[in-house]
Order: sequence, then C-alpha cells, then structure tokens
Amino acid sequence: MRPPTIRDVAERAGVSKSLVSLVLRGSDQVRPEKREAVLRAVRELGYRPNAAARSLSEQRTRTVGVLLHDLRNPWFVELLDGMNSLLHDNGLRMLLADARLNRRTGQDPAGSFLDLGVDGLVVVGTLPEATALGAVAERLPVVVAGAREPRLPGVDVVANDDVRGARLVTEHLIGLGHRRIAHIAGYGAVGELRRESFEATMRAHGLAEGAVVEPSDMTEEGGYRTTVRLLSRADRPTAVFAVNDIAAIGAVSAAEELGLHVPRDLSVVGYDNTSIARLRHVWLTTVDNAGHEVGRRAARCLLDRFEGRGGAGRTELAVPVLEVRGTTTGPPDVHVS
Amino acid sequence: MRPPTIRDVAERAGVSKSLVSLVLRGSDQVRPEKREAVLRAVRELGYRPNAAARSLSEQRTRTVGVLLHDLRNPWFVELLDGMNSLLHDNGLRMLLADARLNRRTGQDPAGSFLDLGVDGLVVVGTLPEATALGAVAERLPVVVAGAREPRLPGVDVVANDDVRGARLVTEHLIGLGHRRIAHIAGYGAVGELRRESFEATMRAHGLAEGAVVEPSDMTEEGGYRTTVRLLSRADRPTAVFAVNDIAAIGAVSAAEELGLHVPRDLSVVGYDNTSIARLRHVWLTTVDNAGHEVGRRAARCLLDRFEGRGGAGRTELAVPVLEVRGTTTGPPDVHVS
DNA sequence: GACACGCACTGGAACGGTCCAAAACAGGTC
DNA sequence: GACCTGTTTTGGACCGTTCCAGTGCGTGTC
Repeated sequence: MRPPTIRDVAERAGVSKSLVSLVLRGSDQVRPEKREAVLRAVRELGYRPNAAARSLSEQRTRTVGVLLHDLRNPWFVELLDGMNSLLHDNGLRMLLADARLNRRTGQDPAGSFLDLGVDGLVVVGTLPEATALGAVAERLPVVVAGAREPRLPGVDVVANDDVRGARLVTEHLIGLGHRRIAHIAGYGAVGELRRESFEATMRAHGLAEGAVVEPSDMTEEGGYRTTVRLLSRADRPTAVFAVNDIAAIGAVSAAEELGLHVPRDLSVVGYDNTSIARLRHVWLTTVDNAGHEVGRRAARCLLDRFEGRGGAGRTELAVPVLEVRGTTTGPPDVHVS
Repeated sequence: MRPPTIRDVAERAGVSKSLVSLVLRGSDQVRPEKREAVLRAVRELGYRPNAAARSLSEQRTRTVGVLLHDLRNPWFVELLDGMNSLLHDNGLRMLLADARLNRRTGQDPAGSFLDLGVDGLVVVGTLPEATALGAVAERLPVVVAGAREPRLPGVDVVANDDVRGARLVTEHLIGLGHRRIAHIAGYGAVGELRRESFEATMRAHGLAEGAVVEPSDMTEEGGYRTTVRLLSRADRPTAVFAVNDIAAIGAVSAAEELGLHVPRDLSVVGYDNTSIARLRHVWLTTVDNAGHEVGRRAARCLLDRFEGRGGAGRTELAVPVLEVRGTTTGPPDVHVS
C-alpha cells in the first residue's frame, strides 16, 4: 500500500537497485534492454524517487528557499517568474515562505529552510528585521533580490538601479514643468537611495528649494496620510513621487479626497510597476524595476555560487525603465498650453 | 565544517545519540542533569536536526504542500494566513507553489510535492486544469480551499458560500432600486454558482427580465471588455455584479472610459474583498469571502484526516459578508432623492 | 540473598536513496 | 585456454534520524 521504493522496481525489472539508480540518473553505461526493463517497471509501479532519501544521501536537496517580504505587495511576482524559469532549467525547485506571515506565528522561516537543508536561499525584498541572515550565510549561499540590504560578506545583492530609477522619475516631472515636487520616502536602503537620488537630481537642476521630503511606512495608508499632510501646506507641491506603487495609490486617493484631480492638479508617480499600477482604473506612471531580469540574475548568482564561483559578494543592478501612464502631466499653471 | 549531527551532540554531552533524540523530542524519562548536558551541547554546537533524515525515518515530513492558483490575484493571502496559524500550532510547516508559474516551465507542482513526501496537500483556488489530482488524492490527504471543484472521493472542499454571497450582492442592488442588473460571469464551479444564484435571486424578485449575464475570463481585461459590451446595449444596466474584484475593477474602468461616473451612473460590485478592493482609490463594494475562516477550516480538515478521521469528502462553507463601500448607490433615475 | 520491577539509558536495525569498489561478463590476443 | 581489457552489473557502506529491544542498575518483596 505504501509507495514503491527503488527495491520494488529492481525486483520487478530483475536487476539490482544500483542499476535502477544508474538508469534513473541517465547513465549511458547500461545495456538498452535492461534500461527498457527498468523504465517499464518504473512506469508500471508508478515509482517516484523519495526526495528525502535522495537528499540525505546526496547531501543536497536541489531546492532553493525563497523568503518573501510580504505576499500582499505583489511586485515580486515577476521576479519569482524570472527566477523560477532559470532554476527549473537547472533542476532546482523553489520553496516559498512569507516572512510576515510566519513572523506572526513566531516561527523563523530562515531556520525552517535550514532544517530542510535547502541548497541556497534567496531573500526577496527588504526583510522587516535582519533575521539573523549572517549566520545562515555562513552555512549556505544567500542572495538578496529586489533589495539593497543587508550587505554581508559572501552575500550577493541583485536589484534594480534605484538611483537611476529615481532620477528618471524626477527628470520626467521636471521635464513636464514641475518645480515643487514632493517625495514620499520609505525606509531601508531602497528608501534611502531613492530619496537621495531624488534630492540630488533636484539639486542638479537647481531646484533644491522645491524639493520636499516626507517619510512614510511604504503602505497605502502611509502614502495617504503623508499626502494629506503635503497638500495642506501653503506651498503645495504640484507633483508627488512616491517610494512605491502602493504608497502612490494612497497619494492619489488623498488628492481626490481633497478635491484635486489627478493628474490635472497633481501628478503622481510610483515605483515598481506592480500589477496594480497597470490596472486601467489606476493607470499609474511608475518605474518598471525589471523584476524578471532581477529574478534571472539572482538565480544566476546562486547557480554560480553552487559551482564554487562567486567570492566576496557583488552587487548587480538591472536598468529600470520609466513607464509613463495616466497620472502625470504638466503642473496646473503651465497646463494652459 | 559541515553542520553538526546528533552524534556530535551526543559525543559532546557524553551520552548516546538515542538519548539526545529522546531529549529533543521532549521525553520525561530523562534525568535532569543529562537533559541539561544535552541541551547545552545543542546550544554550543548550534545543532539543528536534519529534516530529510527525520522524515525518512519517521515516514512523515510534517509539511503540507499548498498549491496556489495564481499569485497575482491576492485574494488567497488571508486564507493562507488563517491556514498557517493552525498548521503551525500543530507543528506543521507550509510549502507554497504557484500552479501558473510552474506550468509555464512545464513542471508539475503536485508531483513535486509528492516527491518531497508532503503529508498533505491543499489546493487553493480553481486550478487551470485538474492536474491529475485524483491520483494524488489516493496517496495523501487533499483539501480544496477557496474553490468548489474538483469533487473527488476523499477530498474535502472548504470555501465560502457562493450562493449566499451572490444573493447578498443581488439583494443589495435590488434594495438600492436597481432593476436592470448585469452579471459578469466567470468559469468553473465558483463561476457557475455565483451566476445561478444571481439569476435565481433576480427571478425570486420578479426581475428575471432585468437580469443580463455575460461571460468573462475573470481578469481585469475581461471585466473591462465585457462591460464595454454591456454598456453599449440599448437597455444599459444600471448595476454590474462581477464574479470577482479584478473583473469588477475592469468594469469600473470601462464605465469611466465611457464617461459614466461610478456609482452615480453605474453601480459595481465585486467578490473576494481583496486588498485591491480595500484601496481607498478603488473602495469597491464587494463580498468578503471569509478567507481567514476558510483557511482555518481547511487546515482543520487536513488535521482531521491526519488523525484518520474524515471519510468520503465533505464540503464546508463559511458565511460570506457583504462589504458595502463606495461603488454602489441607487440607480440614476431614483437617485434624485 | 534471589527475584521481579521500573527507570534511565544504549546499540543497532530500519528508512530509501547514492556511490564506490569489486565482481561478472564479453571479446580480443597470443 | 590463459590472460588482458573494457563494459556492465552488483553488494554494501553511508547519509542523519527514529524506534525498538535490550542492558544495567537501584529498590522493594518474600
């Protein structure tokens, strides 16, 4: 009644279990008729190799753990897609875990991955707390994807070029004629980089005076509240650049609630090009953070490390692209054209 | 250099590996000083039991596979949350896989779970194709959550009560005064149930004439196109009930694009109460499908089956709740009040 | 003092694979 | 027919756990 083992297959095919093992791992040192007999027995019994036994013996699981920041914010789906295709081509499977989900129940997903003996770990997004990643990184290859931290020895970081992306946004808005631009900032290295680049770009265009920065928690609620605050200032900005799409949606809502029309009265830009930004009803101007590419490169880094290549820990940046949609236009006073 | 094993711990603590095993599994047949010695050794070495070896020996993995329909549609997050808390309390971990993601690369995630030897499988949402679930269900407990199919012997189905939910929506719209109501239908058992309940409710209120049903593929694009079609009819409906939130968003966009104001000129209702529906900018009237509750109950079913309880395969329905937000109001001609 | 009985602990056989050294076989050469 | 060579096949050790059947030992009973 229990699933068949390699011994059952061997017995049925009239060979030793070693030969079955050879056939299944594609050796060419096997005579065709025996190979056929083995494959037939496999088919007839519906045999599937037991992954636990295999990994115990091989000392590897052919499995990569993926630790997600938060399943609710869907920007990582593209990234996973890119990563999965490359990993799958190399015979590896992906195991997903949501850091936030598990933190509520008090379990440590990185530790869980360690127990399972995954061959490598990919951290996607900025983790709420740096979950003792250093200790994990000493035991197995770790790659951070879609975030810029933590920077640890032997840990690769793959992300989009936040500095460049933020510059694209800022120059887009400046090019449209905006002079007073607010930035809804976020936390973590990603938040810092985008903010600094925004400020630098404004300065470079002689608009340091027109740059306003307000912090937020990178949620919709945060974007909303921050924007309400921004729009009740005397020198109200004519454009808002939010640290991510979700916060940008909050900004749009705040503007509408205060009777302002987007983009006529206020331009809004997000970051990440999530599926939400692509919804027609939202149609948010945003930055495509090259999720697919980042995912592929993260997988590449991991594969390199499996082969023993890859030293101290490099940083790879993919080129982001501005996606101009419906939430940006020139500022009110210039709009007369 | 390799991770410490139970033998290393035993040696360090000056006991046998069997005793270490006993201590770690919380036996009370161990003298306090030995227990202390073992725990100290565990701490000092940073020992973590090897899950592969354990599951090989125990013939169980303490792991549940979760097969998701599509990560892009985030309605399942609540469900996972509910499920995870209960599973975790029972010492089980969750493994996630996305059916769509994996189908692109041609791998069969259910099979992958079988190889890994998961103790049970939860299918979340309506799978694109009934991925040979029957064969899997013969080997291990399977529960379908958040969908109504496939119906297989020995497979439990846990979902919200779609009939009741659709009735809530329809009666809400009728109560607001709508007489011509369109339904953007979906596929699968869930789609059918919601459509039938919509039709039945309309009939029960003597409004069979005013009921319009158009099929869709349950995407935003589909909702958009279907609504454009609906709104160009001579007897344009005054309300649209979409099979899910995503399609509803498409409907809202279509209305806006045709110059109609939501909800003044057209009321729109979705289903699922996804995080997108809760965005202020969207603020969609929808049905909360009790994701958390469904998740908990699905976990319960699985746990029951692990204990040997649970026979032919029951169906459990959680009670959905209407969430009235900003996209519904009375029809244009009644709106004068 | 012999015996039975619990309690605390241990050795070794699983679990289902991989992998290596050695065995069996086949064919060619002298 | 003995010997060598290369291909095919096999037995058994090993991976890190759990679990079962003991072993040894202190205690209480007759």
